[in-house]
Amino acid sequence: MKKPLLIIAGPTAVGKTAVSVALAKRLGGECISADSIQVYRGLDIGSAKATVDEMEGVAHHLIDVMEPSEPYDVVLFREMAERAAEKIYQKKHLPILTGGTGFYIQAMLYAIDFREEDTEKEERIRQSLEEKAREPGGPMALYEELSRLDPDSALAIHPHNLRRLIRALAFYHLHQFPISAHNEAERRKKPRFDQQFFVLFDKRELLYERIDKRVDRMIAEGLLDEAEKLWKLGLPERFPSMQGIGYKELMDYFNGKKTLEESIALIKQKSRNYAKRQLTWFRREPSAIWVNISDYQYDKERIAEWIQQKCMNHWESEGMSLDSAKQCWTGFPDDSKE
RNA sequence: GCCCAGAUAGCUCAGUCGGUAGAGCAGUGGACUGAAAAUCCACGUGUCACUGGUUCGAUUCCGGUUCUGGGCA
Repeated sequence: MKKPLLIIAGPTAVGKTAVSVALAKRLGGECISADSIQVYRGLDIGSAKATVDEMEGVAHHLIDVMEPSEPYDVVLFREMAERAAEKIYQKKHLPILTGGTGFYIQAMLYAIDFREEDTEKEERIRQSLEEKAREPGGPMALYEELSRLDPDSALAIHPHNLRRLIRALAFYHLHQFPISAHNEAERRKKPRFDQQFFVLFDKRELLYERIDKRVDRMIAEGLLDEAEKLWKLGLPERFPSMQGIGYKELMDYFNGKKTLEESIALIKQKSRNYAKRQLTWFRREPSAIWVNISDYQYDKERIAEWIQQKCMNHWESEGMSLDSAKQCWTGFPDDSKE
């Protein structure tokens, strides 16, 4: 029997955090953050990380568990998120996966296997491929190599998409096996949770307005100081912690390459672009239930109430119910039975 | 008031040695299986400011008008 999982997704600035906290309190839940930037300590304002006040006593996992100098990726996310979920189940609580990183949510929901890899060897292969890519005509040569070794991947990957091109080649050299075949098998997997997957959204125009205002608020709340601290660490650009919108744009300002006004305008721009990409991602998820937040007057409690109702109806029909007095679930699939 | 420069896609601008026009950005849609807040792809008809003239034909050349910069008074 699958275990219940509540997922609250949506584009940036739509209000996922507030709704998740409200739901955690109603359903006896704990939040797991599906976010590639909020894991980092010190990246608080720019990542719109929930403050202690905003958490309202609800437990949050996978926030502040990495240093900016440490790498973080889907595989790490999946390991940590699953461990967190196990702990939550043991307490008979409901895990609430909250975040905007669709790839992470998908990896956990479908238990995508990325294959055990010798990271050192992978790194070596990757570096030599990157070197090759830098030579004149290099990307073309890599693409031809991929066409030879893994024609299906070559068909699926655009020659300009160096990132994925290199990954596909590295995978082949590492496993002597085409990544396309591996992915094909992974793609057939069914969700391993009894999930209730909600995507919060709003009219595009209004969402963009909210994003712009939130960036101004971040600046007012001290994003500059925060970004300057990160800048002083002098980490390479390719580090995941250096790719957060709101931080990377300010690096150019600290390096004297852009004015503050230009950087702030760019942060707004990139945030809007990102929100659009997030929505594209979520549209692919067949089980997603889309929630137009304007239908509930943007009131987190009203949104939470509707989602709660939907969840209770569903899980009660599966034989689970919430002991409201103890805020614990009964009828949960037990760990020992697995 | 005079002189100079400009007026072309939502924005910044290119261009047409006269045959009604194109980039970047924005926007929209899409892809994504170990960097994902990453990476990549597709989509461009707009009174070429207005108005006369020359011309088979003007956004392009010439005149005038309006507006916007800058300079001189």
